[in-house]
Amino acid sequence: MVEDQVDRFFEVLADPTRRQVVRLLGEGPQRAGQLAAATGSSSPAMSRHLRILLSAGLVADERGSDDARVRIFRLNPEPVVAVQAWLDQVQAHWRDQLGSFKRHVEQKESS
Amino acid sequence: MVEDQVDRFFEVLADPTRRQVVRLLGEGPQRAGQLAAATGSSSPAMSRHLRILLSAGLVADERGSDDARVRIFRLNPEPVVAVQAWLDQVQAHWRDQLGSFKRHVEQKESS
DNA sequence: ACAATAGTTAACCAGAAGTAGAACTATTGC
DNA sequence: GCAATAGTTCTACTTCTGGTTAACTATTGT
Repeated sequence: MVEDQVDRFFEVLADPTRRQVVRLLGEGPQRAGQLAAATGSSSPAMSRHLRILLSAGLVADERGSDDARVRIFRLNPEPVVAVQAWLDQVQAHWRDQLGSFKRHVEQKESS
Repeated sequence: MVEDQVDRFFEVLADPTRRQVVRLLGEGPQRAGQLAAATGSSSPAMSRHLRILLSAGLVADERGSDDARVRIFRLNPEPVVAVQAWLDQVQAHWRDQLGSFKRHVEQKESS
């Protein structure tokens, strides 16, 4: 099921710091230390968040080409696409409802 | 900030049962009892989930017109639209990255 | 008035999740 | 080799969250 990926996505993005990381990585690949500093997290905390983001396939990592100590993270497209599809699906049913619901409300308010 | 709404959205949809409720309500308005039965939750548990969904503005409620005991819930469009916008924004930055990243990878692989 | 139904609220419990601090690994540079 | 840096892992500790049970409110129907 693709639903698993959606489930994992929401589970992972439940944490505000991880959402912030995703937002930051949206602007470009960054090092772990930079992310920790930007979010005001400690190194261990950020390390954990990144491991979780990795396990969910939301980000990918790469060793620094010049300095092998640094780890550079970047976003992974697939999961976001899956969630967008999920939201679109929920909304699709909705739009169908909206017509009848609108009529329902108008009918109610005109009484 | 609109970001607050997005934060709230993820916070609320972190729970699988609440995601299921949203999915169910996507197919049409339903009573609290029906949602409890469909998700295999107890009444108190569902009541809590619905209160949370309400407070986040994700759903709206209505009393049954024939039976005032029942409470009918339906989805609210605005929050989902906000989150879709958020995801679109993240993805937009991305697409810009993809070009340069692709070139970066190709350059690396050709060595 | 009384029993049954729909749902909410409150108190308590158990498990999960995030955090901080200390120790550890690997790499760089002098 | 040694100090410094980048990051990870481990071990508590704390907080948050969701579930259950029991009691309660409101409404319906007889």
